Amino acid sequence: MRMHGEIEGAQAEIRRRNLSRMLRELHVSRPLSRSELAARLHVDRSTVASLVSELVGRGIVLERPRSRLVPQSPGRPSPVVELRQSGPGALALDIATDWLGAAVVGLGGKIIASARRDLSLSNASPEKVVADLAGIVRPLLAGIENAPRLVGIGVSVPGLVRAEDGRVHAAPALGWRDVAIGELIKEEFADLGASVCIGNDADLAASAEYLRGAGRGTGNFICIWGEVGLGAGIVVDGRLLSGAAGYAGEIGHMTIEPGGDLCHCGARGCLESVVGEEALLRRSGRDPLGGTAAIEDLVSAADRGDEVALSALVESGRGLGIGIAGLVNIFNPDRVALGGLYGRVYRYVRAPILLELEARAMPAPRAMVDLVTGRLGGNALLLGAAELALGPTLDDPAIAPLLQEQAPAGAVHHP
Amino acid sequence: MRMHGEIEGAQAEIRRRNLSRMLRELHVSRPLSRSELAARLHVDRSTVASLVSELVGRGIVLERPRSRLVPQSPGRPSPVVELRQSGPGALALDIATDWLGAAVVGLGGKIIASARRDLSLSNASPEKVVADLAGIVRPLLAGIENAPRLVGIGVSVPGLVRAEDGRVHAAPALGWRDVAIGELIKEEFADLGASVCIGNDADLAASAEYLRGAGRGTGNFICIWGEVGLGAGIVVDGRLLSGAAGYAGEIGHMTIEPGGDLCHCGARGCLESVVGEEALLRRSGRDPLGGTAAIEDLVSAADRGDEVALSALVESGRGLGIGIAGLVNIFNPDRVALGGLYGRVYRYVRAPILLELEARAMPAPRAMVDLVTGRLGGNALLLGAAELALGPTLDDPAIAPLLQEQAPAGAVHHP
DNA sequence: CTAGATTTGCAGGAGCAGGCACCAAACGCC
DNA sequence: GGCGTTTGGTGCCTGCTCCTGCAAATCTAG
Repeated sequence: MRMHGEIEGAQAEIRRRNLSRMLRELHVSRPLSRSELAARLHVDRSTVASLVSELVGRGIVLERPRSRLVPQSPGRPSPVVELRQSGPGALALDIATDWLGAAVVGLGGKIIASARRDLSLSNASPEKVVADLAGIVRPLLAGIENAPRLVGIGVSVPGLVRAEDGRVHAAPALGWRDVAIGELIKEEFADLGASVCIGNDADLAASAEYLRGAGRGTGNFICIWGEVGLGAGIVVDGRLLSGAAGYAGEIGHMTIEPGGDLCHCGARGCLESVVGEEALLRRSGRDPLGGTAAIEDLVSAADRGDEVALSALVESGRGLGIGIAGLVNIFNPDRVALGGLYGRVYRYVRAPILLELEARAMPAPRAMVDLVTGRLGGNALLLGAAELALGPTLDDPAIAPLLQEQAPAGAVHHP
Repeated sequence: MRMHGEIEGAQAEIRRRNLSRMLRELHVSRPLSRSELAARLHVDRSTVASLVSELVGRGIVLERPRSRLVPQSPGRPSPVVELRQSGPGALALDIATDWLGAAVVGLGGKIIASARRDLSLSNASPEKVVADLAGIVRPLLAGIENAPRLVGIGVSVPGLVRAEDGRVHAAPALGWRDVAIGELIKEEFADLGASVCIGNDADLAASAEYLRGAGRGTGNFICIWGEVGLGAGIVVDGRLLSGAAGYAGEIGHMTIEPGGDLCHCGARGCLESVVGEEALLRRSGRDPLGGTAAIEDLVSAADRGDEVALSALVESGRGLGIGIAGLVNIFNPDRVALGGLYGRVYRYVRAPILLELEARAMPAPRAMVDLVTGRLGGNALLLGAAELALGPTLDDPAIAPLLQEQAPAGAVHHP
C-alpha cells in the first residue's frame, strides 16, 4: 500500500511555497501593495489576489487603502497588505548566564512586549529557571492588548542544542548537561498550546541579525556572539549552518595557540580561552568571574583611557582577529558582525581585528569582507528565538486556521 | 510591459524539478525500474511513465526489459531505465602542478576514456597549458566509440576560482594570477560547442567524493585536499560551500601557530605552512620542492620503517589534526575525508589526527565524526570536474534537444 | 499445467494552481 | 472634464500530477 498525504500533489506544494514566499516578504520587509508583491514574487496579479485573500482569511494579514499621505503614482491605487498584530506571534525566551528575558513578538519582528530580569544563573537548576521564567512571562502576557495568537515558544540557550529534539547537550555557562529544557517549558506553559523550539544563542543572534540587522542584504554572513562562552552563528547562502546534529558554530574551540592556556573544554589554546570573557577580565586585572558588572567596569575604564583596560582589549582583539581571519578563509563571507560582549567593546577591538585580518586572511576574501557591529543589541536573541518559533508558520502559512469572523473594520470590502 | 519567459509558469518548474530529480537519481545510483523510480521520487506511476518517456525522447536514457537472471518478485515486471552512453557527457580536465589529466565522463560518473601526462607546470603559461591539454584531449576524443554528446567542459584548477565568471584569481602552485583560463579553453575547444566551467580542485574532489565516494550517505562532509597547496571542499546540508565569491574552503590559511613559520601568503603559522607538502618534505630532510617524486620516496621510506620519515608524517598529522579539530567544531560534520597527498599518507597520519581530535574537538561533534580516506583516488578531480560540467543538464534535462531518430534496438516498444 | 494473487503499464478523466485577456474602476495630469 | 495609466476582478485556458479502471505479465500453489 502506498503512503499518501505524504506529498499530496505538487500543486499544493506550489501553493504552499507561494504563500510562504509572500508571508516571508512581508515578514522581512514592510507593508507592501499588491503590485509590489506581484513584482517581488514574480507571479501574476491574479495569483497575488488569490494568495492575499487566503492570508486574510486566516487572520494573518489585512488590507487597507493606501494612505493619501504618501505620494502616488498615476493609475488605480493598490491596497496595502500588512501583517495583522492579532495574527500569529511567538513567545521568545532568553536564558543567559546573568539574566532571563522574555518577549512577545509578532510577525515582522515586532516586539509587542518584553521583560527582563537580571540574576545569576550559573548552576541554577533547569526547574528553577523555568519557574523564574514563568514569573516573568505571566504578567507580561496579562498586560497585552490585541495580543497575537501564540503559535510557538522559542528559547535561546547558551549551549549545544541537539537539532533533532532540542535537548540541551551541554551548557557550561549554566552548568547543564543533557537537559530537556523544552519539555519543562512545554509543561509550564501547556495552557498556551504552543510548540516549543530551542536554539543556540549565537545561532539565534545570527538569524536575527541576518534577517533584520547587520546581516541584511548579504547571503554569507557570520555573527560572532559571546557572553560567557564564545560561539558564532553562520549563514551560508541564506541558510543557518547547523551541522549534522546542530552543534555547528562552536568557533570558541578552534585552536589558536596549540600550547596556550588550558580551556574549560580540556584543550589548550582554544579561541575562547584566549579571548573569552574570563581571559579578557583576567588580562585587565579584574575578577575573571566578575560577569557583566566587571565588563561594564572594564569598558568604562577604557572609556576613561585606562591603559591596562585598553591593552587588554587590544590583546583580545588580536586573538579574535586571528580566529576571524581563519573563518574568513574558510567561509569567504560578505560580512562579519560582532555581537554580545564583543559588540559592546567593538570600538576597542575593531582596529586590532582588522590588523590581524590584513595579515592573515587571503587577499581576495579579505578585500570583500565587511566587519561591523551587531545592530539589534540585546534584542537579537529574543528576535532570533521568535524567528525560530515562527518558522513553521512562515514555511506553511496554511497551518493557521481559517477565521470565522469577518475581516475587521478598516479592511477593504469588495461588494 | 512585463518580462515573461522568466518564470513561465510554476507547472513548468515542477516538471523541470521532477525531470531533474529522476535524472539525478539515476546519475548517483544505478539503473532503476520504473517502480523503484516512483517509490524514490514519491510520484505516481503514470508520472514516472511521462517523465521517462521525455528522457527517452531526449536521448538521455533508454528502457530495456529486466534481465531474467535477477530474481523476480511476483507481478508484472517493470522495465529498467538506464543512462544511455551516447547521451550527455562531459569533458573533464585536470590541471595540477605535476600533471595534466583529461577524461570523457558520461552521466552516472562513468569514465569512458581518460589520459594523463606527467609534467611540471610550475610557472607554465596558461597558453602552454591549454596547448598541452589539446595534445592530450584530441587523441582521446578520436579513440572513443559511441561517444556521449559533450555538453560541457569542466576544469579543475588548484587555486582560487571566482564563482561569478570562473576566472582564476590566483593559483600560486602554477604561478597564475587573474587568468581567464576558461576563455582560453573555450577557444581551443570551440569546435566541441560545449560550455566551460572552472572549479577549485578541493571543491571538485569533495563534490565527487560526496556523490560517489567517501562522502556517500552523509549530508555534512568535509574533504581535505592537498597536493602542493592545502584546501578543503565542504559540503553543508548536501550543497557545496562556495562563499560569497567562490573562495570558500581555504583552510590552508587558518592560523595554527600565530608565531610559526612564514607562509607563502605572508602570514605566520598557517596550516599549509605547518603541514603542507613543503613542510612535510622539509621535516623529513628532503627537498621541499621535490614534488610527487619526493613524496613517493618519503612514503616508501615510511613503509620501510624509516624513523625520520615516520616522525615527519606524525608531526604533520598532528598539525593537520589541530586544523581538523577546528573544522569539526565549526561544521559538526558527519565525516571528514583525506584526499590527494593526505590520502596517500593516510595510514601514517590517521593516528595523530585522531589524537588531536580527541584532545581538541568538542565531545559531541567529535563522537559523531568519521575520519576516512578518499575512495576515488586520482579520479576524484576528473569526476568532480565532470560533475560541474554536467550540472546544467542535471538541473534541467529538458535543455537536451529532442531526438528525431527512433529509439535504438533493445529498447522496449509499445505496439 | 492452471488458477489466483500480485504488480505493473496504460488510457482517460478530474482537480487544481497559475497565467492571460478583457473590462471596469480609480487615480494623476493637463 | 477627458486622457493615459495602473490596477483589481472575472472567466477561460494550459499544464501538471493524481486517481481509477482495465489489461498485461509474472510468481506461486496446487
